[in-house]
Amino acid sequence: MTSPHRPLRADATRNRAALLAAAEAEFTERGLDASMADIARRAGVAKGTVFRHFASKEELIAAIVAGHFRALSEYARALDDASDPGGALVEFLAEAAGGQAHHDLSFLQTLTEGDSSVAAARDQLHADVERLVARARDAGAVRGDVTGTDVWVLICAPVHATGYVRDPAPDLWRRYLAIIVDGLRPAGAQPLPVPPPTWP
Amino acid sequence: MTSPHRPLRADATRNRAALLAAAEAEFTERGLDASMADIARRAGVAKGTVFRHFASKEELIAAIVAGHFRALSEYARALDDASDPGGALVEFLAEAAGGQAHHDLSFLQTLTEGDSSVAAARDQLHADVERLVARARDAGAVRGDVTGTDVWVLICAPVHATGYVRDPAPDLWRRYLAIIVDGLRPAGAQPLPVPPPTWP
DNA sequence: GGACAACCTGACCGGCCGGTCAACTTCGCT
DNA sequence: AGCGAAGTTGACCGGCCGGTCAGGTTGTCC
Repeated sequence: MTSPHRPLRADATRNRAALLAAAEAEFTERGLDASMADIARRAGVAKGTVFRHFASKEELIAAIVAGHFRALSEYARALDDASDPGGALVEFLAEAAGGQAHHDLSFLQTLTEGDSSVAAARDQLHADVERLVARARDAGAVRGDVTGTDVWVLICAPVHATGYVRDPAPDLWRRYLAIIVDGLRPAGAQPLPVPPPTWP
Repeated sequence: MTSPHRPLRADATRNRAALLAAAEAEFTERGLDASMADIARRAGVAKGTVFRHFASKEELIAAIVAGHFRALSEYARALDDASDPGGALVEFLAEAAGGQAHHDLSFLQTLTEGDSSVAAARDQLHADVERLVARARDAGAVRGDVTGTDVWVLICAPVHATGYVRDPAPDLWRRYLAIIVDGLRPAGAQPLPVPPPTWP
């Protein structure tokens, strides 16, 4: 978590939040090449302030990614006591995709493999997904040969698919989520040709 | 096509081919940030030569992308007289994914939307996919509510999915292709919640 | 209200990258 | 063989980007 080594000053907390929001917006608009200077400008602070809060661009990205992982993790856990495990899994996937449809930051994920706080948040989220999938599988809503990691790697697929059409409808990702979910169901499933990947 | 305005000199043809190969390799390894200087070095030529053959980095990328589109297009057309339309579609998707698994250049695609020769090759390939899907649908191998464009946008999904696991088996994409293909089949299909996108 | 630490600022730096160009080399043709 | 055109070279340029830091500012606590 964010180590409360010393409580931040009031303006520092404000600036940090503004920076994270600005960075998120800038990264979604300009991609990985969004510059620290632009992020600072958008947050209404000087360039130096960015580097006071985040020692490097990588660290800023890591903070964003870890934040998203943690938020999704919380959402997943809230679904733990759902009465319909199959529906819960789909609802989780929809939440994940819905967030990406608004701010697709999946391309930042690979850049932060080294960061330990990201790794922790990621592993936690993966465990949450694994649990959702296990319940859905036990309930017969998901085919038996599909693992949590399989679902994990497919999370971004619906939104990425929409990236290949011009001016996609804002909820087009639901169409591809539906297709993939149908592929995860037991009905009409053909045997899978390759063993599942191990985690990590 | 490549306009034969004047026949290229022998060394020029060699260099052009070397440059395309080097660029492809460099882009797969370093991503979009691969530098023109590195590409030149890898091809064994000077930097200026790159810009003689391709006026800008964008143009080089466009040449690569268009080349891949055309190669896939040819493959798709060779499948036109297959006796099993469902199998033909899957075979095409496997060829596309197999190529990407070796050299994933899908991230270059969005950068070349403006280029007219890329647009032509892309539209041609899309038409080919549409035809493969139509036949598979008529044969009952693909659900009725799925369009060619749906399949088009899902082409990259199997390979992209493998990008989220460490050291994926080289043919892991086959697993996710199988899942998606199962989602495209009529068996157990649930109605899709959103209308398909129009092309383009 | 004063004093100190935390924080912010913005000019500055080195490095890299896409792109240019005048001088030189090589191909291809007769 | 020799000549002109096509091709190649590599030093060079302007611009941008991540990152630094000395000095000014502001929150906070007594």
